[in-house]
Amino acid sequence: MAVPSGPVAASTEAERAMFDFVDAYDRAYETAAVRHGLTAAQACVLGRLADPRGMRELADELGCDASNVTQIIARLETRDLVRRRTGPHDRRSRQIVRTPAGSTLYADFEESFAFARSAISQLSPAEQDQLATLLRKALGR
Amino acid sequence: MAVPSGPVAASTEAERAMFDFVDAYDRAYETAAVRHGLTAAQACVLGRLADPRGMRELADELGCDASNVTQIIARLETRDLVRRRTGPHDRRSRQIVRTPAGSTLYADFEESFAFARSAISQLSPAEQDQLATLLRKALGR
DNA sequence: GGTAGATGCTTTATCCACTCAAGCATCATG
DNA sequence: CATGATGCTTGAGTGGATAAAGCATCTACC
Repeated sequence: MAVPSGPVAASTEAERAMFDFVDAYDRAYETAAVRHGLTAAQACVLGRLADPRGMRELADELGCDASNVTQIIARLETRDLVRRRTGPHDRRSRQIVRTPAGSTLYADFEESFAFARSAISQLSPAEQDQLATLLRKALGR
Repeated sequence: MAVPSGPVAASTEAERAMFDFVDAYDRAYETAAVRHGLTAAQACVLGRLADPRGMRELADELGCDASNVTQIIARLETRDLVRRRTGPHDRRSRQIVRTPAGSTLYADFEESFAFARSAISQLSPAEQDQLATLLRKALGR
């Protein structure tokens, strides 16, 4: 199952709409990743490597165990999408760097992940602002 | 990693807001599931069993292989959250039924999945309508 | 300066989700 | 009744995720 969300008995129309939207987003993300020979997790990690990052940093951002990141990075590394280099100041630490191949692949992935773009394109500029504002407000930010 | 989504280089503020929202939703769903001793996939399946359903039906809804559903249901069954009974008209088919324990657990899960409710509660009724409308429109529906 | 504990990452074991290929039972059709 | 389609399960294999243990290095303190 690509999608963690499920049909909670959404009591209001707004809740249902939220659910459907999240569901569609997740499926589209997964699909775009698979189209490029990536898993969702791999695409997600690749996307965070616009600049070099440490393992700890990645693990914290993803909210998962460091050993999990170790494995995901290892798989990406065997495909030359990513390189591990020892940190400059602390030899325990690793700097994860996206290779050119990794950057290209990620750019392709992003290009093909049309969901967000196409969702946006359904809305007028004013509606886009409204949506962004409402989502932020709903998030309490 | 609980969250399939990643920080696509969202070009617009609306895209960023969408991403953050989906990310938060997914994390909250996963967290609520774990709190009840469920995985996200299990919670998702349990949620679809308000009424009895066949395996094929579930697999189609989830967009995954039937054998995957077989396994998820098997795990739920060993915990007595679900029961498998042979279909009335076709003895090959199975009707999956939530047990009382399953229904109770799912109700608890749903109750504790406060994300959607709390997101909604940040908005006025008019804003809720607006959001629902915008999300539907963004989905092209 | 050397030891103790903290930190950064990896390894190993284990579980679950997921897919694919086979297989079994049953149904529907000729 | 045989043939093929359908509904589900089994088995093998991959990957994501956690937990526990380990290794290397750094930091602080005596």
